[in-house]
Amino acid sequence: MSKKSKSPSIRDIAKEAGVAISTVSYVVNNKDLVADDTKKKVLKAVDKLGYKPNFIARSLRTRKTNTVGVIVYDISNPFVAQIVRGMEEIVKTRSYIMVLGCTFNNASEEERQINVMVNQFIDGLLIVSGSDNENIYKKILAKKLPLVFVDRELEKLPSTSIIIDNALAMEKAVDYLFSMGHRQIGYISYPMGKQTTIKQRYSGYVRGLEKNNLAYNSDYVIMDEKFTDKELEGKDMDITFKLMQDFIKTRKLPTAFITISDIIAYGLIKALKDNNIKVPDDVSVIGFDNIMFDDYMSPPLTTVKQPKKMMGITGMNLLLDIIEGKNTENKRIILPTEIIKRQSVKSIPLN
Amino acid sequence: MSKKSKSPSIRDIAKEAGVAISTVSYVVNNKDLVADDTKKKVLKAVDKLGYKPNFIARSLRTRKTNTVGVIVYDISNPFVAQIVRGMEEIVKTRSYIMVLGCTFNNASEEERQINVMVNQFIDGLLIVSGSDNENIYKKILAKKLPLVFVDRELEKLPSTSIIIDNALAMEKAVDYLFSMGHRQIGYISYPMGKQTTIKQRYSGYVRGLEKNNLAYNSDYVIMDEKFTDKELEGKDMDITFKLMQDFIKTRKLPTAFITISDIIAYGLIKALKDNNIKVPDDVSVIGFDNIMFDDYMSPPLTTVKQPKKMMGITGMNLLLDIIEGKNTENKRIILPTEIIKRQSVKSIPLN
DNA sequence: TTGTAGGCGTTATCAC
DNA sequence: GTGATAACGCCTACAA
Repeated sequence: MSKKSKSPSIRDIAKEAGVAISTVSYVVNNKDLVADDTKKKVLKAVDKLGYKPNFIARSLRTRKTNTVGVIVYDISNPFVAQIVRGMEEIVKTRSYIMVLGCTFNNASEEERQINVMVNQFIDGLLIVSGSDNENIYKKILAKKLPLVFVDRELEKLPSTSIIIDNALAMEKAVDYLFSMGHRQIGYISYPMGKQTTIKQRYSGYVRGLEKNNLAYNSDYVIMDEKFTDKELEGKDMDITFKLMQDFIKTRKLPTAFITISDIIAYGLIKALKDNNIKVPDDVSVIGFDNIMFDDYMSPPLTTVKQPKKMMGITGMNLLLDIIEGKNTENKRIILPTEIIKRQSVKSIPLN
Repeated sequence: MSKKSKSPSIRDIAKEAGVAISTVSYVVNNKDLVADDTKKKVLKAVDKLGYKPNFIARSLRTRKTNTVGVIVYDISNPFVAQIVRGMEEIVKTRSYIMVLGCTFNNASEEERQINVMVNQFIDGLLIVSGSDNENIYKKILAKKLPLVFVDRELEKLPSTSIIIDNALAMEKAVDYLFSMGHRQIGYISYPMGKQTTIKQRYSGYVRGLEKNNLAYNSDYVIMDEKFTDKELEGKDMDITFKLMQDFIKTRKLPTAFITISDIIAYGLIKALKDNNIKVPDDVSVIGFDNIMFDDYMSPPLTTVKQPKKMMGITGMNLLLDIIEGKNTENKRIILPTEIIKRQSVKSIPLN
């Protein structure tokens, strides 16, 4: 097998055009220092030999790779995929390159990936994941590497984040259910590790209850460790389904459930249906995220919409701004949420 | 704001340990040429200064980046996301880095991305997309850059591909429907551009019809240009839904539909339901891909399973093998499919 | 406006 | 076993 054919270097162009190396560099980098006809000669040579500046060499010299790292917990999760899609859009238009890694919320895997990327390689890092270990991020911060979190934020360290007001979103969900006549409102969530979003949502749920003078009933609240079992990557739907199968048989049901993700809501609804409990006639369900399948479920899922793509877009733009020195503060950008009313919530006549 | 703190270079380590640069290099790269106590000294210095070899410099020198490019048409498509997830798994275990780009089946965007990546930057390329323009790939092939297609293959050029037998899969779908008593079998697909998968599936559909002595009825076949409208990125479900709304009102329906993706099946089913046509009682539907939501639809979707994650795993392993020189032939790996029987297909009693 | 030369951090090829 | 040194391809003072 023949070798990869070697591409022409800046030297070859200089020789071909009969000019100095630096002249070629100026032309290639659009520095307006070169006489027009010299420029033409150079461009002709570039074209003839098909010269492309060597990305690696340039990076070594400039200490800039035009590459950003994106670390997510699971790219096959529709919520995440949508965020990444937004990021990709920006990366593309601003001519950066995006490196992707999945961690499945495994802290050591996250650390490994961050180390690989950070190691004099990426210009900035975007994290849509959340290990329980803030020490990992401390190192990045210490290196002054641009770092932006999406759908996460740090508790103790100052951080740049694109988030929604998770507590408020949940509070509004409770309000909505309350306004529809529900007085027994259940809650299904991952257990509370150090993920701020999960904690905030829970506090929003509790706050919503209090605000509407509803008693907190632990029978109605499920926050099971199984959700975060490392062996069960990306199987949230199936886990919820199984979990709820048990739950339904052993406990009293509320008239409505709030879930922290549409995926969990899907699992819940299936379990409910399988036990001949009608949604929304017997039990109402409200999801979170507004992923693209909600409209196609039976019943179509009422949910709290997160501006997923916009979160990706905003996060990536902010990161690139920071990289380019346009923006250096520890911003905390809060994007709006909205309850999308479909058919999985039914109003209960008051009596 | 202070500058990014500069990391120590191999030179710093050499100085600290009182040895030559090359010695440090040997130690760092595990070349067994160094005396044990010299090694210890070096390692100590490495540890003390927190030295990490500079990835970029190394790449410049070795002409290897340990980076592979992955080009997909849409990361937010669950089928694609699952493939990418498989790839990510392998990338991780074989210590490569993965760069991702989405093209939305836009040929010029695909070309742009390929150019960016190929430009002396990636060690190999994995494509899960398919422009109509084989010229783009010719260039890559000419450069001898390792290139693997997943769920695609080239028509005129020899290529390395991980695919399923699309024609056979569709033929089996027809067989299955026939065995369930269906004699009017419709087909919903993207229009046939140059994508081999789409063509092959269609030919499988036709073959299945012939094999079972069923007449081809163009009234039952929908292959609309709207599916590939560039403006409608990733909206297959909604497009199908609208398309079928019209279709249902104007044409006679078959007793069963085969679709080329689960996503399209979802759109179809919703349109059917909205028009009070029951699935599967009035019309059966069979999807393609077996994405993770199938089980949660009403009715759960019968579908042709593609081994998505395995396609990603196999493709990435093959690509890395080629990069590492373990494997250089133009392989064409065909992975098996399987009909997953759920509840969207009903048997029709023969009369 | 153009040319020269030094250096980015490695690895690889030689000597010693 | 170890050390010096020349690339890799580019950018950028600085000199001319």
